[in-house]
Amino acid sequence: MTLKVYNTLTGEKEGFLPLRKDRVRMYVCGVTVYDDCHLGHARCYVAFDAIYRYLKYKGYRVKYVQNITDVDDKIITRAREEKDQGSRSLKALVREVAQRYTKEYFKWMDYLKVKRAALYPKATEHIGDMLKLIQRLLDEGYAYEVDGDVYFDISKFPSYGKLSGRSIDEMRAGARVEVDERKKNPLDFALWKRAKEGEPSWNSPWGEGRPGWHIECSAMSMKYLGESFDIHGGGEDLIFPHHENEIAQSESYSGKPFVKYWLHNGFVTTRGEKMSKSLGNIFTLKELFQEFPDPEITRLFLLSMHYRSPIDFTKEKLVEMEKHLSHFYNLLDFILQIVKGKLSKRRIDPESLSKEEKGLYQEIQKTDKEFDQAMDDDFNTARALASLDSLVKVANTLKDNPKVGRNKALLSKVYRLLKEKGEILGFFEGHCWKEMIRVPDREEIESLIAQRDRARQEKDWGLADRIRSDLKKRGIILEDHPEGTTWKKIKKSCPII
RNA sequence: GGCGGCGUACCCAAGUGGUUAAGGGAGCGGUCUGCAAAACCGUUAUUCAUCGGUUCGAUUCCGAUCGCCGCCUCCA
Repeated sequence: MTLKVYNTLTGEKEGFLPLRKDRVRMYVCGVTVYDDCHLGHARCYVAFDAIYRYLKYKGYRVKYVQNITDVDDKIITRAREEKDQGSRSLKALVREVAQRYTKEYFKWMDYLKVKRAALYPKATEHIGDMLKLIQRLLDEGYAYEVDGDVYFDISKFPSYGKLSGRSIDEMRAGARVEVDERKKNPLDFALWKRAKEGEPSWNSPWGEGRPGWHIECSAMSMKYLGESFDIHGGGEDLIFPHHENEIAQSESYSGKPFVKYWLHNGFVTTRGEKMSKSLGNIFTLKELFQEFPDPEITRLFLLSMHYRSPIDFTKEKLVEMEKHLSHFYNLLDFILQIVKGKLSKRRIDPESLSKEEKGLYQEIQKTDKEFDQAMDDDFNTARALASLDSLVKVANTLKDNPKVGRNKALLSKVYRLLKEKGEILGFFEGHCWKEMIRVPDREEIESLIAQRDRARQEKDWGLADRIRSDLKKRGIILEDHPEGTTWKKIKKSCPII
């Protein structure tokens, strides 16, 4: 089966063929560390996390790099706002703000089970690489200097606009930018900005200053992944101008195609409008986890839709996701308790199965195939998830049927498949029997359940119901089955808030 | 103004040029159960914004119209 990806550059789904066999080099634009993480960030990094995981699952060796923008206007603005309390310099505060929000970023992404990239290069640690790049662009006439600012001259890059599908003329006509008279073309963008009083700055051949935003991604991606690499991703708002500019700089610099596949994720909206600071409709991850502490609920919400579609956020949807997620867990819990925590390793001979068992066996094969087919189709996580639903359905239909319910080998196979596919999307990680066994009050819970069972046998419903409701208050939900009572624990709060 | 995307049941959301238009949530009816929980069964789009065109055949391709959204300014 071959993987197909939608490439913003060509506007088409293309067969995925990395530049080097079996190896994938992937860069995703990271965060500017100046404020709390919100759902929009989660959407982007969860989407690319699923992509990253799937590529590895397909057998590629993936080198994943994500930058951290730790110097820029917004960080400086933020530092200025915090300035009055202390006597520390603006420079020190900029550093502190950047460090604080970098830490926050990792905290939330880790909690969301986003796998770490191989490298997180920081802009401030790569100024030298950027200077080298800018110098060459100047030397070769792709850039020009005005009063300590350096601009890229887009007229020197004929294919400018190829990513966003616009022509320079169109853009000039519709430009809403204030025209800077010093620029040759209104669309020329800064490679280097002359320092302003008190702001962080570095020495350069054009005087004290700091890098423009776009140059850091060119410098760092090429440094760690080479002048041509496979995947470059980010939010769709970055298509223009950020990624367009990266292409112009990088290709002018190297003379080679910069990136083979450009991937962009759609936005999170609330009530149909883009989540943004100016509209004040942002949900931070902290707010979200306070109410919905299980990170998999948020992941399910984000991955229930295709990564390129816009996704509208409401709390009601998270409630739905919570229920949907519990369907998986109910089955996983059930299987685990039926096999008493020990999955069967016995090989299954399809010929020896009963008709019912065979039905489930075939469903397992089908799900295995369909999940991968969905993911191969431009990482269609929505469809992939739906394939798991149908396995759960068939397994549930048969689980109370003694002919199937007792087949531990078969149920173990269902469990393993769900875990294997779930892992690609970052699900069911909080659920392996070792972890369940480790619930600190497990023995006490199980002895209470045994006590309740005796009460039920004696038809002492009052006592039985009291035990059940006491446990419920502790977040333990009981389920009675013909084989006995199973239980599960509900996550009640987010441990890192 | 330019460029791009979207419009599928009560809600969310996949999808395909042609036998029954996935899946999830919700509702209703039922099964199971001491009760619950979980789960299962049945049911809720003769139809895919509207109008035309191409075609033997379109929800899927093309065009127009209406509505919504994004980018063109920092933004995941």
